[in-house]
Amino acid sequence: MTTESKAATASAAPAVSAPLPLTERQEARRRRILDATARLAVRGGFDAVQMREVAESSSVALGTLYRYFPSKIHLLVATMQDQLQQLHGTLRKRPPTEEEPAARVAQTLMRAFRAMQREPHLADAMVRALTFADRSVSAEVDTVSRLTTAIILDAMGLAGPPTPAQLSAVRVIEHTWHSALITWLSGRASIAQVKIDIETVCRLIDLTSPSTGNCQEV
Amino acid sequence: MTTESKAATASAAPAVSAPLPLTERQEARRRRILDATARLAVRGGFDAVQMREVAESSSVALGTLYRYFPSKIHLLVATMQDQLQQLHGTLRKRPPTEEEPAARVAQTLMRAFRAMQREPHLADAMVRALTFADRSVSAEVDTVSRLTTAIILDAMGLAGPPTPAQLSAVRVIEHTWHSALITWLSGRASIAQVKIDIETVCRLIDLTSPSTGNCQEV
DNA sequence: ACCCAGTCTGAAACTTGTTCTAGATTAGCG
DNA sequence: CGCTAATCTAGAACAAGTTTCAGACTGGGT
Repeated sequence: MTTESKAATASAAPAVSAPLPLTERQEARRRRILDATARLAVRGGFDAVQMREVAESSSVALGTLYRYFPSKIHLLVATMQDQLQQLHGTLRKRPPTEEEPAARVAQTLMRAFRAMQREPHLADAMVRALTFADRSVSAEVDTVSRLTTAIILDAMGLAGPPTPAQLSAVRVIEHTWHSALITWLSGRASIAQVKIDIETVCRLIDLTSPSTGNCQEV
Repeated sequence: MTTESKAATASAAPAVSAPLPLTERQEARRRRILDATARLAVRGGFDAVQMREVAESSSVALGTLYRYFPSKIHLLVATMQDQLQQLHGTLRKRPPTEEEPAARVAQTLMRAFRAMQREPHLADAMVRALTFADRSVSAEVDTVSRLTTAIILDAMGLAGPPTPAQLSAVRVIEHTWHSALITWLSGRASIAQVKIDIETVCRLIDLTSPSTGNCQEV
């Protein structure tokens, strides 16, 4: 039908930053792969996503799967990107209702958390991949990180651009978010505990708000 | 020479909480294994710690290695426990010099961070194992977590027992510590950035100090 | 219509974590 | 000392991620 050209040679992944011209069939393959991955992950988490199964399940040869995603970690991080994008869309449509930035961020993260609770195995696969990723995946992980940052900044509902202090706070919130998820996924923290941790770290935002009580004495 | 008894059947690991009566030779084997693991990790990080190599390098059969540590993750988490214990000892001898609790904690974590910078590969192996660990390792990971908490509380130099708010802050600090380490290890954050993140999150401690400026308005 | 470069497929091979087995050792005990 | 259960060893076997390769397929350029 269409053009099956030379694209997608080095890294077929980025899709956002540099959507190398993929033909329709290639785009379709990529999507089949990501969908199959999510499907398998929903069933049994990280371990259930087996490269041979993903390949078979998306009607693609194993070698092709590896051409699109150079490792299982790459594949799962790309899946996370995919899911985050959907989440970001959803959140844009229904922004947080709270007034204060800190509360808005906490509310948003709790929504995201609830989404993960709905598919804990999928969350497991994605989060484990994200934190296990080594340097060879840093570009992709960075994309995910930027997406997360964007979601949090969105939630804050700032008027102007964020201050450096605010960006620092957001970084720490992200750290806490990832790590808290991990403790929950590995059964070492309850849902309630994660909620508390999120609310605790969100107080950092208050410290950076120029209008409200910024009373550090450093 | 000594007694090689039936101990160490189920989990030969705990060593702290329930040091199942190991014979001297068993204790020696365990130590050889942990030392060999650290040696290999120092050279090449997570990937360089290969179970066959660890076994050979510590003069133990592969099956025996697996009897002592049921998986590579268990082994590396135990190694982390081991290293943390040493660190805790060192820190007790030279407590932080700062006055304010927040600064003391930041100083202590930066010391720990400097220790990791000295052996980044070892840090990589341990931290990756820690965050990749699944439920089957939660007991051991929990031990590590409690050790970390103890180190931070020590650093705060509190008079009485910590308040719930302080414990929450410590949890978030731990989250940030782990996650920041990961971003550094995977080359996505500079040393300076990690320092900033640590200092940022340590401000949470100020929020919990009953004497100093606790001015949240929530 | 033909050719070339780049893709995709199917299958085998290789690596490393993990499990299993049979036999040698060791240790607690009468 | 000799018995028995637990432990240790050596090595094969298995599982899943990753690599490799020969051959079929695709599509644009001539």
